[in-house]
Parts: sequence; C-alpha cells; structure tokens
Amino acid sequence: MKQLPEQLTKPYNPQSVETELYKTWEESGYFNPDNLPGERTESFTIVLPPPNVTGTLHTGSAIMLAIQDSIIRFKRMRGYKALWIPGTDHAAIATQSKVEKEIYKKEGKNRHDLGREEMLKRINEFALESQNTILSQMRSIGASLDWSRLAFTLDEKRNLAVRTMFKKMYDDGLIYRGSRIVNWDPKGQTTISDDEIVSEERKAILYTFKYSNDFPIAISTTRPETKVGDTAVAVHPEDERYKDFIGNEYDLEFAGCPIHIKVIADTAVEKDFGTGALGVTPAHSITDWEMADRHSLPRPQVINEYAKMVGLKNEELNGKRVTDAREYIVNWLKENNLLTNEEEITQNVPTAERTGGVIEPLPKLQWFIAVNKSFNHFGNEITLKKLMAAAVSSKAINILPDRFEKVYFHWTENLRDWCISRQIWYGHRIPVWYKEGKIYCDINSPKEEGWEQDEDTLDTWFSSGLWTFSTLGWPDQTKDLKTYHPTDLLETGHDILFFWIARMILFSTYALNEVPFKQVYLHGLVRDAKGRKMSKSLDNILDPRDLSEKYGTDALRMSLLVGNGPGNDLKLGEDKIKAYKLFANKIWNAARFVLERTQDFEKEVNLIEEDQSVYETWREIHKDITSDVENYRLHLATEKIYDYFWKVFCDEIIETRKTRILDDIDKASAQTLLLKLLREQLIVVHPFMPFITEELWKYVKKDGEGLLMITNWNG
RNA sequence: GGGAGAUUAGCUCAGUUGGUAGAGCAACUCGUUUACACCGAGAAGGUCACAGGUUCGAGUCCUGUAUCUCCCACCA
Repeated sequence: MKQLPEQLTKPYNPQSVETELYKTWEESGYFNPDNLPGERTESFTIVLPPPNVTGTLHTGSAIMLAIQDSIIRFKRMRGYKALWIPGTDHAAIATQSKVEKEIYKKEGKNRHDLGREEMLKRINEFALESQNTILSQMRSIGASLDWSRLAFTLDEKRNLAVRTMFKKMYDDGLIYRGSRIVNWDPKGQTTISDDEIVSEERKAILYTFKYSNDFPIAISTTRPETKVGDTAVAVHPEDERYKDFIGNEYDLEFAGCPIHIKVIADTAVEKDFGTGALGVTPAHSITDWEMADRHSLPRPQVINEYAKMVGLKNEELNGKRVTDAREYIVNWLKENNLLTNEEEITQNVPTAERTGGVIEPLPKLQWFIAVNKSFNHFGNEITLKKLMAAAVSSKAINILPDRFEKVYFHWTENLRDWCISRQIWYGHRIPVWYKEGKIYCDINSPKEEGWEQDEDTLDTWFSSGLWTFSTLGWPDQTKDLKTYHPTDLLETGHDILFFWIARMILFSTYALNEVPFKQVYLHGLVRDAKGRKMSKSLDNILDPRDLSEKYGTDALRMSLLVGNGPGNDLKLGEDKIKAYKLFANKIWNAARFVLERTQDFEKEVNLIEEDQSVYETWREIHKDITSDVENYRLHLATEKIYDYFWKVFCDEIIETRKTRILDDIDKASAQTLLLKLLREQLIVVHPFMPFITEELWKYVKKDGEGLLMITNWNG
C-alpha cells in the first residue's frame, strides 16, 4: 500500500479538486465514445435538451444535467459506446426581444432603425458571446458531454437540416401556405402557436345589448368593439326562443357602421350563457372562424396587427385602439338605449407566453404543417397526427412516468394544424421565394434574378424538433447517424412534453421512419423548501453555482437525485444539500481511515467466512442498485447507496473490523474486505458523485487501472 | 367543463410485483479513548386523508368522498 498522501490528511475540499478533475476527464478524450477503451458494440445515446444560448444555469438545468450525467456515466462504465451530445438553442423570440430591449435601452433604437442585416449581426454576436457562460456552467456541474459534437440550433448544419425538412414536407404537401385565423401577438408583432399561449384569469364586463332597435335578438359579449365585424348571430338549434328567426337576414347600422347579420343555428352555442345568442365575428375569434366555415359567412377584418380598428365606415373608429373603441361603442350603446345589462365576470384571456401581450386572433397568410392530411409514408397512407400517436401507443417509445402517455394522446388527438411562420428575424428563414405570383421552394435559392425570399422565419420548435438527428449529421447519411440513432433516452422537464417531445416524434418518424428516442424520462420542477415555485419576485431562487461552491458539486448533485422520482416536483432546501455535503465528508473520512489501516497491506487473501458473508450481502445490494439505475430509478439507487455506505459500511463493518486489524485477528481478511468494499462502492457512487470518487480512486486503484470514469461497473 | 397527481412520524419525503410501516432533518437521553469543523449508541414518535369493497392478508388493488396542486378547453 502506498504511503498516505498529504492530501488525505485534510478534510475534503471540493473547490481544490473539481476544476482540475474536470480538465483531466476532458483531456482524456473519453467524453467522446470513439475514444473509449475496449470492445464496445452497443451504443447508448442521450441528446441534451439544449438550453437557451443566452441563458444561465438554473436549478432546472442542474437537475437535468445531474440525471443525465449520472446515467451516461453509468452506461460508460457498463461498457457502452456512451454518447451525450451537447448543444444550445437560439430561442428565437426570447433572444431577439432580449437583444432588442438592450439596444433600445442603450441606443434608443428599435429593430427597424437598425435594419434586418445589422440587427441579425448584433443578435448573433450577443448569442455567441453569451454561449460561453452557459457552456462553462455545464462543465462546472461535471457534465461529461462530448464537446467535439457541440451543436447549435441555428448553425449551418442545422440550417441545412431545417431547409431539407421544409422542402421534403412541402413536396409531400404537408407544409402549406394559407390564410387562416392565427394567434397574433400585438406586443411581439408575430404569430405564435397554440402551445405558446397561456390563459390568464381576468375580470371583464359582459355587456348585453341589441345591435339596433331593428334587430330582434339581444347578444352578450365582453368585446363590444369587435361587433362591427359581425356577420351572423348564432343560436342553438333547439333553443325555442329563437327558432323562428333562424335563416333571417338583417341589414343594420351599428355604431355608425353598416353590418349584415344572418341568424344561424349552431350546436357550439351554449343556450344558458348570456342571452343564449352569440354575435359571430369570424375574423377575430377562432370559434367564430370555424362557425363561418360551417355556414359560409363573410369574414371582414376590423382589427389590425397593432390591435387598432381598421376598415370601418365610421371614421371616428378607425385607428382607435381596441380598448378605446370598446369605450366608444359602449357609450354609443348607452346613448341609443340599446345596452340592457352589464355584469362583471372572470374570464380566461389568452396571452403570449413570451411577451405577455393579449392575443388578438387575426386572419393572416401563414405557413402551416397539416397534421390531419393523409400522405404516403413509406408505403402507408397515414396522417402526421396518427404517426405521432402510433409511436407511443405501439410502445416504440416509453414515457416515464407512464401517466404522461395519456396526456400525450389527448394532446395529439386534439392537435390542429401547426402555424410555423413567425414574423421575427432571428431564426431559420423560410426557404421559399416569390416572383410575379409564382412560388419556389427549395433547399437553396433560385439561380435566376428577381426572386424574393419569404420574410418570415420558422417557429423555433421546428429546428429543435430535428434535434436528435440533425445533431448526428442528417440529412447526410453519416456514420454517427447509423450508430447513435434512434437515441436511447430523452430526459427533460414535463413542461415541454408538447412543445418539444411531440415535435421530435413528428419529424423523426416522418423523415426517418424511426422514433427519435426509445425512452422518455420526465423530471419534475424544482421548488423551494416550502413547495413554492422559484421566482425572482419571491426571491427564493437557489443558484446552483452558489450551491456548488458552498457545498461542493457532488453534494448538490446528490440533493437533486435522492428522493426525486420521475414526474414529481422536488422541494429543495439548503438543509438537504448540506446533508449530502456531510455525506461527501463521510466518504472522504471513511476512505482516509481505510487507507490508514491498510498501509501495510500486501495482497488480497481469501475472506474468512464471516467477512465473505458480509461481502455477499453487499453484492446483493450492488445488484439492486444496478437494476435501479438501469430502470431509471435513480431516486432509489442513490438512497440505497447513501444508506449502505453510512449505516452499514461505516457504522458496522468498519467499526467491527477496526479492532480486528489493531489486534491482528484475521487481519488480512479484514483488510481485504475493507479495501474491496471501498473500491466497489467508489465505482457505484461515481456516476452520482463523480468528483470526490475520482479523487479518492487515485489512492485505491491498482497498477494498470485508469481513471474511475472508465472503470468497469460489474454485475 | 374535462383530465392527471398528491394526502404516510413535528417537517421533507421513500416504500419497485399486495406479506410484520422506513429514512433524513428537528426534538429527547447518553457517550465521544485519534476516520469524521463532527461522530456514535439508545429511546420516542404513525387508525398510512376519510368511508366502503376484493383478499387468508391492503400504505399498495377497486369504488366513492374531502382537501390541495398541476395540465388541458372556443361559454361569447
């Protein structure tokens, strides 16, 4: 046995070893599976959900890194070609608005002052500069990512993948351009998809009135200003009160604007709400748009992109903001004695997730992905929606916890065509060109002069949806793609099940005819010790960088893993992290002690019966732990490790062997046992607490053995 | 309106296929002779939300109820 080194005479100090150890790992080249030693036939791949390029590490990213790193390290030690691909996301709207705000603050200029080219240059500079922050923070958590394969959702390779996918879907008739009602965010000046909407509960006044004295039916609405765009009044077909009016048409004057109203019957109308009659505004309500489809109604637009009134006969109204127009019309109703009731109600107002702007539904010419359209998919007629559902119902993809499968099916069933065009500059530009009414879609721009490219960019989820295979080289048929796709595990928070996971399934099954991943593991959100969401306004945010500095990265990682089952939210208080700092301390001291008592150790001997039985018990637990990790039960594996190391190994085994070594009673067997157990436990603890275990491994490894990170995890 | 989850010790939570209720933290007692800016030993603490049911046996499976949380949805 080696002399006890200087380092081991002191308490464990994470700061002094972590940076150096990470450097050793990175320089070893083992993060790249191509460099791993030994015969490795099976691959195991995880793609990292790319964090926003301009972001910083938060507890959510820390939990994701801790889980994925533990699993990839385990697989690496189990003999797999273990690949974990890093990357960052350009996060279109989020990044652009962040840079816009900053420029406006500093220079008082908006994006139109700068122009598209200059603005993009500035955003790119900012993004790349910002990227290093998040990458180095990922390193500090110990993440064993293969940096040689680093990708960015907006780099050239990914752009080629995006253009290729767009062209393929366009040719298959799955991407189309259409004038339809979309969710318009007047604040962000762009369309957004259904999933980017969050409804906010707000108080509103429900007004009940008649358009004019010439009209027989009273209607109720919270948005009187939209009524100048009405083309029908809808009632329930079985509503006795209105039966006789169905089919009638009226020419009326409403707030100085001529309107033509047809009374229609539609089952979408709720008899018991308001007056049971609904003013139909096809251009500014999604429900009404669909009703207009069913009844062939005209759809005049009366609100524009800036949420102002347009196109009206009454010039006083034109140009007014919707809120002002509402006041104007309510006053007009009162003056003309048409308003019969005002009632305060709470309603869900749709707002844009990113900007908080109130969504204004508008008819616009946009690009869509047709999810309900049948097409020929490798010889079968199928729709994208069915393809998405089949990937999960066939068990080709398994979701953990499985209750999310139900949520997934429900979502795919109710999916509508996905609006993919965005009126912002930062993102993948739509590969479509126009000239004299003609449309040209291809991977590259047309050679002739005079073609103008579509101004819009693609929804950011279009590019992240290709992530599992665009990172592996697609559309080229690369060796990586053959070796590592489908990936094995997709681990992320359950909040992006629809946004991201569903879209990856869509693109991968569509283009490659294979699932993007076999297993989905959804972790919960991190909350504070009282169970509240972490937010700036509550000032209860725990910064993983501070925690890792204060308690050591290993302690932080353990606190994020123990007791954190899939799908459940995790309450994290500093006490918990502190407890695992003590655990790290315990490991350190136990190792010191074992090494001290075995300094005169020469070679392994056969264990006496008593020691052998202790060892066999450990092997049983070892087997359990292995199976827990293999089945993604990290919360159980880590707990067992903690419990065995502390309660069994330290409190019982070391305590009882201590005296035997001093008194020289079957000393060699006791020493052999302690060393064996210490070594094997370091191996098992390593995926979860990589730093302290790698550091200690230096003192217990045998001649010829390398880094702990590539040491074989048996059994 | 629809769906999902949670409810176990004072607090935070485990409990994998049904087989005598577990851990950490806190509180209590004792001890610390050199692995431990701390550690060890011991004791205490639970009608497993409630009510039914299935079973030889239920924290675990089924039905219902209550409370809390989350997601989805076009009652204007």
